Amino acid sequence: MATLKDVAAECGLAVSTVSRILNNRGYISDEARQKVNDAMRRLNYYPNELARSLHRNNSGMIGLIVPHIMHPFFSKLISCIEESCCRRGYRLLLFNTQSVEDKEAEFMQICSRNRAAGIIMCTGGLSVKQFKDFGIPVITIERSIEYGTASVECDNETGGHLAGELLWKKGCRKVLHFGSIDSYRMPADQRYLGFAEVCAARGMECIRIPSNAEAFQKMEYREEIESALLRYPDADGIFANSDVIGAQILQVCRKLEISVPDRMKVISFDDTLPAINTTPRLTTVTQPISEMAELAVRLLEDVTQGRIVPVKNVLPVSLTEREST
Amino acid sequence: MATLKDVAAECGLAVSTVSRILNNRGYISDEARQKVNDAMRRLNYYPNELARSLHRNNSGMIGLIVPHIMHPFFSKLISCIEESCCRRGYRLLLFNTQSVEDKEAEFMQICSRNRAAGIIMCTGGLSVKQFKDFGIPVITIERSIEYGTASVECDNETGGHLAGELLWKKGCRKVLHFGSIDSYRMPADQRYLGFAEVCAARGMECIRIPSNAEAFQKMEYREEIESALLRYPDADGIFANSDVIGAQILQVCRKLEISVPDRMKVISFDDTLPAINTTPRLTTVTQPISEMAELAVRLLEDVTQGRIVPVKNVLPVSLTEREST
DNA sequence: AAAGTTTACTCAATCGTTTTACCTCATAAG
DNA sequence: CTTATGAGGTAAAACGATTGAGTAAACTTT
Repeated sequence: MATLKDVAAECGLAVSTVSRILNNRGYISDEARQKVNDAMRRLNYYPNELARSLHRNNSGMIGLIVPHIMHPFFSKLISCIEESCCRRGYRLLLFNTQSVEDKEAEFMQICSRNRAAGIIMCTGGLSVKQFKDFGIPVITIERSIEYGTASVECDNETGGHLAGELLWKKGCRKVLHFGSIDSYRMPADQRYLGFAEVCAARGMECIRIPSNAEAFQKMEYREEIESALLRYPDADGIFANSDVIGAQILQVCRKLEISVPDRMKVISFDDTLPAINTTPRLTTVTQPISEMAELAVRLLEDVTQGRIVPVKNVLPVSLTEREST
Repeated sequence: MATLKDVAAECGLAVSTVSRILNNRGYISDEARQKVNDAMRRLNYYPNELARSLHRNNSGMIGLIVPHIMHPFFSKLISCIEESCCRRGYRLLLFNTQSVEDKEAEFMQICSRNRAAGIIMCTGGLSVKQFKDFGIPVITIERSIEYGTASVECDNETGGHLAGELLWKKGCRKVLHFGSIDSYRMPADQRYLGFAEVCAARGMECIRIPSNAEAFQKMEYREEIESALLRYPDADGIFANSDVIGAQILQVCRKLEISVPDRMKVISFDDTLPAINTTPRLTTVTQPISEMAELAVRLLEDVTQGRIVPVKNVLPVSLTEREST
């Protein structure tokens, strides 16, 4: 592949001149510019980004670390982040921890060694205490802040409120909550807290059915749903922490011949693909995923440029009513 | 951040010696090794991968170009490829064309400029004719070969056969096919061809309902499904090109009060999340996505190491019967 | 004891850019 | 006629690694 040196030789100028033309800085005569552009075209020259990155000590890549790729919430988040990166001229480096905590630090290392412009962490583990050590800004999404540069999350608590109020309004008196994971502490825990608050205020009986991390990783909640539904046959409403869980609740209800929404109201969280490809379609708390993604990337850009950014960023949620309530 | 030079200064050796220790090549005394390791620890040294990559003219990254990220087939494929990359020591650079053909070439450019170790293309466009020009091996997945280094696909035609045979065996006599996209030519087209073959052989009436690219991008097929179902009220079987379409077929059938599988048998393709989170769960042609991913990455590795690889790789599909047939 | 071999390092070039400092002309000002 | 001033350009030092060639000492051989 042609290098700057080749181009310089081809048109009888110095490498530095060619570089200057490439980057449009300093004084350049039209004649030189023309000659260089011609030569570049002729030699099919494209700059080596590795060399550039090395020089500026920044690869212009953003490392995205998620615990899951196939999960609809994360696949949507990844998609949105890719889009924001692309629009702002960053490249996306994707890592999946599969909830294995050790990988978290390992991937951050890789990003650091490759001089990533920033890291977006969506991982729930608590393992990495030394964010700052990597010398790279770290934005967390839906993860407790701790030592990151800034965090982005949705208003989980209000999401819980909205769900609780809707179930109450629809006449529920005994409700179940699915999908909190006890082994991690994360912003999503607030969903249950907000929900439970409303239940307490309204006098609605509320039962929390926690999931384990394995269920999340396998996206397989049916057994726990079924046993809960059998244990609480008089429950008349459910709030689930994700659409995946919501969809599986619908399946179990069909199986147990519990009609939704007549005998059981279901609200899920996220508003991703599964929420609209089921029958009935799921009422859900909509996370502004696209905005969260855009904000995360923008924060990274702002931090890089030395601007001061809010350390905690909470975006509003909304209720999207469909047919399951 | 500490550099090799710092380490060398810290322990009174030459940079090249330190480098040699880092890479375990040449003669090194235990004493020197010890000193260097201590110094590295003390200075918290980690090698700058940009510098390494520049030197070896290879960043060890694999560029993955897909037309969609949220689509369950692609999110699973991405997940599997990420895993294979990670296991083999590559990093994954993810790009989404959103089916915009121009982006294909642009992303390949970016990979090339960053000296990616290889590119995996899952894009359906026909725009990039100059694969070879980039000087990087290109593996295509489920895309017509043309000028790539090698291709990986599943046995789409047999998939079509299996679907046709099953519908026939289950007593269908008039079947619909959904989801082929006329504006692209791709291996997936063989699914319909295989299906139609069986239909012709068995004397089953077969109607092809093509989709447009926009439906794929938005994952929104309900309207076309509904109008087809209304137009062919006597159809008794459906073969769909993806689980997403399959799931939406179930929705439309519920809406039109066509019971599945009693009055209508449905088979989809892929075997991804939507196939098991619906009621009834979808009978589907299972693509060996994980194996396809692993193979693609391995091919890239083999090509890099100068080995000769098969230019076309077709992996077997299988039928997974669930409740929709 | 001379010659050869092995061990342990160092020097300097290289990868392909960017950037700083410096040089050489014109032209305009004094 | 000098002297600023600025346009247009060059040479060389970064950036942080790797690596082939070279060197000097310590061992073997014969």
